[in-house]
This record gives sequence, structure tokens and C-alpha cells, in this order.
Amino acid sequence: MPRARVQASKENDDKSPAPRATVGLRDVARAAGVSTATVSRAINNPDIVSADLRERILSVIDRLGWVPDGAARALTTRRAGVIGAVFPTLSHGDFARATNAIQAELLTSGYTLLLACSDYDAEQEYRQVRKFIERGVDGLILVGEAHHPKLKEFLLGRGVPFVQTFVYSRTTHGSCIGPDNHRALFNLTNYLLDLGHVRFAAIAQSTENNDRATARLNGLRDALAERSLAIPPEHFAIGEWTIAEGRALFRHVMAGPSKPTAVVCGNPYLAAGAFLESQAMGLRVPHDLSIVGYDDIELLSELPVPITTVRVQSDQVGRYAARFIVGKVEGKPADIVFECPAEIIVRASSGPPPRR
Amino acid sequence: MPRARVQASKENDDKSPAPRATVGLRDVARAAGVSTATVSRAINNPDIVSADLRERILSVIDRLGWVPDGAARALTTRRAGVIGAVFPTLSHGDFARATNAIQAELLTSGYTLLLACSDYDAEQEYRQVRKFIERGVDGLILVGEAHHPKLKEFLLGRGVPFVQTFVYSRTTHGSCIGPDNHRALFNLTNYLLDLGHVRFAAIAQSTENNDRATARLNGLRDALAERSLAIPPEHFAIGEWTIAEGRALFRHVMAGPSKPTAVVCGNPYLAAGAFLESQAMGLRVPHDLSIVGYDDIELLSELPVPITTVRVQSDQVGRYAARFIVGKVEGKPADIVFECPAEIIVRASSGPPPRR
DNA sequence: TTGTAGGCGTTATCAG
DNA sequence: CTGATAACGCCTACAA
Repeated sequence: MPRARVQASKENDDKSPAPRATVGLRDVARAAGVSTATVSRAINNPDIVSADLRERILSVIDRLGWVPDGAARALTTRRAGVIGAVFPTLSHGDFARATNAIQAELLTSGYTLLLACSDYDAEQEYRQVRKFIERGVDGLILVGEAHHPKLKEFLLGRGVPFVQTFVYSRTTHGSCIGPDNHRALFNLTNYLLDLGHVRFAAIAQSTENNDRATARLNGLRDALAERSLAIPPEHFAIGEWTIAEGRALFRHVMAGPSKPTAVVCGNPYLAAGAFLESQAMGLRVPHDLSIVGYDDIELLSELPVPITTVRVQSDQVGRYAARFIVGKVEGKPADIVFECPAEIIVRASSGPPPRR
Repeated sequence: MPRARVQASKENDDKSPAPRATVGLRDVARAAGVSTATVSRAINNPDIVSADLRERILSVIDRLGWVPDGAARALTTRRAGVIGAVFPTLSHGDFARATNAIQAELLTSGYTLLLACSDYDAEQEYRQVRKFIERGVDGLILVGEAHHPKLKEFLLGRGVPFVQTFVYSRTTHGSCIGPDNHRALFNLTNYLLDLGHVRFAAIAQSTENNDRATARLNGLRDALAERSLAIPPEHFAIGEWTIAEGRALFRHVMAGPSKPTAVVCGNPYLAAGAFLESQAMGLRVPHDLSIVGYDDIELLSELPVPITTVRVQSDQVGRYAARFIVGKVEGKPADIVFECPAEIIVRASSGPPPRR
């Protein structure tokens, strides 16, 4: 099917081409009796158009219901007004909160959010990023500092700015915004050590393709190692992000003859599960054992025994990341490495170990 | 600053324009010794290009690291490969789950997801939708059936397909996918009525700008009305989506001299809060009173007394919505009205009212 | 301050 | 099966 315009120029010979399906800038211009350039200026640079013209144009736009075509604009402008974010998943609370914050922040700057998931897979993250670049995103928000080997090269090569979130590392290449995961668990562990604990258990999500979880686990191990302690294999369990899993793993690490006095959980759902199972088993927290989590969701503070945890303000991470990437897109040159606080929230679930 | 191309054509007189910053289709074509049309076909319609040419082109693309420009493609194609979704919020579990599912589903069809929030505000929803249209989305996923008065007209006028999710209504204009909110609570209430309850309390989120919550509340009221019952004002409380609020409101509705025997909660967080507070108050659930929720998050089944609730598979809603909208974009004409099951999950938190 | 005209990077028509 | 070329809708350097 030939395009409407072509068809038209074959049938009538000169002006008044057959009406196109959708109104465009030219239609507005014609209706307002000005040039397309003036219409364009009236919306992108209102100040340099005389007041009456501007007004007339605006009213015509409104009457015709014209909506500028982003693709065409992006093509000439080389800017789409879109920021992409690739998260490992969207169903975990922290990323959902960050997404919310990013969205809100971008809104105030006139950008929109393109969203994708990597499912904790570097390959897929890379693929998503490539697709985003094709879509013309102006900047990217990523999670973590471990990516596909080609990723950074690709981004750098095309000059697309990006931030890495939920990590803080002085050694990484590029900007990052987030907590120091290693230090967070290092400090949390020292808090427990200072309380007198020596027998630790850990229940955590998989560290595969998750540099943040890996860093936290290392923080835990390093703190223990400094006091010549370690977690025995039977007190170490890996699972998913669910309460049910927390229950099962808690039962598992409590099954042996030697019981831990402190159980460190890698995320708030595991922590809640561990706690609920401890109650079901008739244990008294923190008298019989301490349970601590990571990340502060509301549930942890509302359980019958509120759970000690590490608070990372995921919305702050998101907000700052969005703000930074917009700044970068609009010309601010500097990279930044911003550390978000990872605060230990001490609640009733942690205390000295039981005397034997 | 004049563009590279312009500059070039002033300095050299004929071919070999100054190298552009980014490689384009023409560069690939030149390097492969074919026309741009052939390169275009090689990637969009590989079958109609001879095998050896195709292979040569592909290798050149790879070598030059060319990434097609989505804006340019969208401009000629009139299709962006992008679906927009506007949710009231992203931090509630159900929308987060739906987002996740939508994203995953779109991925398999080669589309990407543009995401925005309306903050439960019709005006803002409308604004976001307009922005999405400017960005060139091919289809839209909305929530609910109550929108800005101009919204549907706008969408219909531009021929942009959309689905309304989390609602099921035969009377609405357009497609919708979701549970029948009214019937869900109607049934749940009847379940409690059949158990023998007559004194009800309700704890719910605000129904302002939330047609789903409104429908559910009406379902509850209608079921009661059929048995000539109603919820007295002192047993009705409105709050947010938090456990803490659930606690406070539970305490509130239990404060008067006449206690309810069944507390119906509008969302799972309120339900969890109500339950936790009931425990703190020393009440026995379901012996002293029944507590039921809406929406099934994992927590409800893991509490010491698992909570009866209504299960809506939010990911199913998302997946189907995505699938439908993609179909529509690609030419399937029919509208649909798909009802997702809203299943009552009976757990230990509900039982007969106490005998007096 | 406003108009003219060319180009942004692809796709698609039409001829070879 | 392949190549030349005109759109796609808007922006902007340049001229008036």
C-alpha cells in the first residue's frame, strides 16, 4: 500500500495533500498560519516567540489535539527523555521501592522510566541493556558492579552514562550509589561478637551472580575471622527469598548437636521465617538465641519480637541514582561514588548469648 | 555547532563525508559493499536475502558494533516495540508482582516496558498516559476502570489499544482483565455469614480514586444487606497499606462495648496487623474472633495462625494483560473481558463466632 | 522575531 | 534477490 502522501501527489497535482491519518506539526502550522519552525519553537522555546503567536499556536494545538511524535523528536534531538533501569528482579521489596523512587524522581525531571529484569543473570542483563540502547535510552541504572565482560566497554563506547546501584566501592569503574555491603555485615557481626556470641549460623540467599550478597557474606566471614571464628558448614544454609525458606533453613541449622547462639539472615524474609520458626519450636528470642536480618521491611518491626536488622534506604538509593543519571545526561561531567548509610537497627531479637 | 555532515560537505566537495560519531546503517552498507536496503532486509527479513550476503552483512555489523536506532525505525515503522503501564503505585505487592510478570511476558514478545505511577490520581494517570503516547507506546496497560474523563476518548481517538487490569466488569467500555472485586468480597462475606457471624468490622484502605476497593466494599455491604445486616460506624475504619495501621485500626474497632466477631481487612498488610495486634491483646483467633484479609501474600500463610484470604493471582493478571495487549498491537481485533479467579483461601484464622 | 530548507537513521516502494 | 530513493515528523542553522 502506497503511503497517503505519495498517493495524494499523484492524484491532485499541487498543494492540499489528502488528509493524513494523524495530525502533525505541519497541520498545526498551516492551521495557525505560521511556519513549522515557529510551532516547534512555540513548544520547545516559548520565550523566543511573540506572545500572541504563541498563544494562537497553543490554542490550535489544543484544538487539533496534536501530540508531538517522540520518535521524530528523538531522531533529530538525539535524546529520548528516557532512562532505563535493569534490576535483577522486581518482586523483592528493595528493588520495588527503588523503582518507585526512581519513577517519582524522573517524573519531576520530565523523563520516563524503561524497566527490565535480568533475573540475576549477567548475560540477560547485557541483552537488556543492548535493547535499551536500541530504544535510545539516555542513561542507565544498573544494580551491582559485576556485569557481563562486554557491558561497560559497550556503554563507554557509545557514551551512554550509567550508575551502579546498591553497591559502594571505591575500586569499581564508574559511578555507584549504595551501601557498603561488606562493611554493613562486618559491623553487624561485630555488634553480635561484642555481645559475646561465638557460635554463628548464617541463612542467606544464593551469592551466585550477586556481588552484593557476596560482599555481605564476606563481611560476615571477615569479622568472624578477625576473632579467629568461622561458621561451620552445618550452620550455613542457602535458600530463596521467602519466609517458608527461612523457616526450613532455620530448622536445618538448629538440627545438629551444637546449636548456634546467633543466626544471621541474608534478607528480611529469611529473618522473619527464622523467627517464626523459632517461635514454633518454642525457643525464646533473644534469650535462647539472637536473630538478625538484613534490610528493614515493615514486618520486621511488627513481629511479636521485633527483629534487629540493617536498614538501607532503598528509596534513597533510587532517588539519588535517578537524580545523578539525569544530571549526567544533561551534561554534568563528574562521576560519583556515593555511600548510602547502612544503619544497624537494634531491636529486641538480639541480645547476649545464653550462659551455659 | 553545525552538524558533522554539513561541515563535511563544505570542506570536501563530494563523497567521503567526515566520519560521524556513531556508525549507522549506511556505514555497514558501505563496508559490506551493499545498499542500505539490503542491510535493512538482512536484519528485518533475513529470508529474502541470499545466504552469503546475509552472512557478510551480519559479520560487518558485528565488527562495526552497529546498533540500529530505534527512533529512526519507529519513525518509519510507526511502531516502537514499547508497551506502557501506569500503576497507582509500585510498592504494593500485587502491582509489583504484576509488573514483574508483564515485564517477563513482554520480553518473550520482544517488547519493552515503560512504567509510570499515578499515585491513585486520575489527573496524573491521564498526564502519564499522554506522555506515554508522545513517547510512542504501542499499547497501554492501566489499572481499574475509573479514569480521567478524557482518557478513553483520547486513546480511542489515536487508536492506541489498552487494557484495564485488576477489574472485571461486563459494563465497562474496553477490555479488562482481573477479578470481580465485588463478587470476591460478596462471597467472602457470605462464607463468614454462613459460619454464623453477625457482628462484622471492616478495616480497609481508602476507596478514594480506587474503584477496585470501592467495589469490594460494596460487595461486603451487599452481602450483609441481604441478611439485613450492616457494619456500624464504630466498626468501620479506614487506613493505609501497613501492618502498623492494621494494628491501630484493629484496636480501634475493638475498643467499643460491642465487639465484632469477624474482622474483614481490605489488604494483606492490614490483615497481618490486625492479627498481630489481636495476639498482643491476648485474643484467640479464631476462637474469640475471625480475621480475614484480601490478596494472598506469603506472610498470611506463615503467621502462627494462617489467615483466611482471597487469592488473586496478580502475576496472572499481568501476564494475560501483557499477552493481550501485544496481540492487540499486532492486529488481533477483538476486545476481551477476562475474569481472573478470586479464590477464597480458608485458613485457620476464620471459624464460627464464639457462643455467648 | 519568523520563515526556509535540509537532515536525523531507517524502512519500504518500485524498478532492475 | 538487490539497489536507488522518497518518505517518516520534527528540529535547527541560516537567511530574511
